[in-house]
Amino acid sequence: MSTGDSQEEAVDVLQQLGLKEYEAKCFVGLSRMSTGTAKQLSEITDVPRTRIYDAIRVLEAQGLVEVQHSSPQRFRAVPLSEATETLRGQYESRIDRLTDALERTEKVDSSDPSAVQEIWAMTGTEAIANRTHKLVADADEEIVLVIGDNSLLTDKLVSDLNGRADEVDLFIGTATEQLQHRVQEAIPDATTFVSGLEWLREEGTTEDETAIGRLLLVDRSMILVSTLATHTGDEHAIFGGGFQNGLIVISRRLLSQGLIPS
Amino acid sequence: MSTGDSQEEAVDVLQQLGLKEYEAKCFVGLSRMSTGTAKQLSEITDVPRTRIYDAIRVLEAQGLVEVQHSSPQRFRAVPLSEATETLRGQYESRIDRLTDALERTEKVDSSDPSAVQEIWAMTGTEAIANRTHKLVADADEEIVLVIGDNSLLTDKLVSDLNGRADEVDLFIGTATEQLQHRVQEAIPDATTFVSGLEWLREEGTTEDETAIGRLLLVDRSMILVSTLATHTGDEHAIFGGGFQNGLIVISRRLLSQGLIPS
DNA sequence: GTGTTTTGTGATTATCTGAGTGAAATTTCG
DNA sequence: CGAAATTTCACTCAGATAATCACAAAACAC
Repeated sequence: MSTGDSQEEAVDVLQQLGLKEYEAKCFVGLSRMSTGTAKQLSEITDVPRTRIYDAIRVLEAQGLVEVQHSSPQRFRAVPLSEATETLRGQYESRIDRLTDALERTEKVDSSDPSAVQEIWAMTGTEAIANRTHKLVADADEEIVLVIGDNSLLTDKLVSDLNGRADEVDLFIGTATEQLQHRVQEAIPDATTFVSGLEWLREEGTTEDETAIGRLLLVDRSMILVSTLATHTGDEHAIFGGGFQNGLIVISRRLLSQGLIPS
Repeated sequence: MSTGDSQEEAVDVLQQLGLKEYEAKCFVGLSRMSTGTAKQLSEITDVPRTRIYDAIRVLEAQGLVEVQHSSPQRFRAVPLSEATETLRGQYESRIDRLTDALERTEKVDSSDPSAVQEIWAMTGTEAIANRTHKLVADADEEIVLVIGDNSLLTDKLVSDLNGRADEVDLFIGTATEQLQHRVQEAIPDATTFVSGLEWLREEGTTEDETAIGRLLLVDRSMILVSTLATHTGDEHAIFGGGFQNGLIVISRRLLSQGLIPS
């Protein structure tokens, strides 16, 4: 079947969005026909016919399908645009409730002791990108950024950097000359360079090869380094802040390795 | 405990957003302290200490917490703004994938037979509001809208109606004179009136009293009527379209009941 | 160093949710 | 009225998740 994969993917995504298997299958099935009865639906979704009704009821309560109360009942999926709008509404209201509830929550002071050598790890391109944006936004004087993979040079990142260009010094390194030119055009105020990224390239078994993803140095006091698993695209980062002078050592080492020009 | 409810609500919402109980509790717990160890977390969240690690790993993979790989490990929640940004990103990408997949899906023609008397039901204020917006946007000549409860007169609805004011005739009815004045100010081009909404007020057992929510008549060819459960706020709607002349009967009846002025 | 506490991993059991199935009640139609 | 389809309901089974325990490794106190 040519569109079988698409269907499975749609069902998958709907389950990630919180629907049960039957509910997801029913919605996808209904999206394929203008209108349908329980029997028809059961045939193209291989959801047991006797369970169609439960699933539809939940979907109706979520505003994703309409029901014609005749005999036999007929079902119909809400137009996709309306459905996504409804789902978005759910999401927004949840975020709002979460924010409210968390703010009302009383904090407990864990009298954080000697915060000397703070190195934190995080995972996931999305989260790391967010953290990158925040660091860029909070920079006071200088941003040194090395991009290891051009997939990480998003539009948002470019515009964020341009937004800071007249307040802080920008140094942006890339893996290749082509990418350097692109960056130079996109962010004219930045000083760009090509970095010797062979540094730190780890070749494990051919299975888990990792390349350097980003290297971000903000005001010489915070650093973020991420690695990209070349096969899965998973991104892992370590992030350090609150150094008093430790990073000077690292900076010097990076300089000496030719990763950052003087 | 004064903020106990808030905490439970936060945990609840996080679970609705797809986290497991332990994960949600850990995130909320971490949000209450700047930084914490597994033991501290276990104490304030009553998640078994030995399960903290699993939960944190999942949270880290989702970009919701950072881990300091020392001994003992220390955990820290990502700032709320970053967390919601990350969650939003997940949501957006899921919606995109869903849209793509559904569009790629092959439709099956269910040669919809005699579509005579089509009455559909839907549930949920969110979904009904979306449908209302769509009907308003698609109107050609005339919109008759009766608002039974002022909570339904949202800003978006007002602006949508104003957007159509010079293309279609607007008749807007309300339950009270105060509300009528508000509407008249907000939508100056509309003809407003106070409607006798005692019509159709059903008093069941004191448990399930329902009031009329909205009544929308578009181009005399589509109708949407909703009821509001006064205690829970649940909104149920029936929606009819594709009539050739059936609605003329209904319109006449509504007129004769004084619900709509001539 | 040694004994004790804390930390982290893994295995195991109990509980709950959801998928899958069939019986029974209801309706439709000949 | 009887047969077929529709719809609801109750039940089983499997997999996921919560909860507990056992144990090794590390950190700490003395």
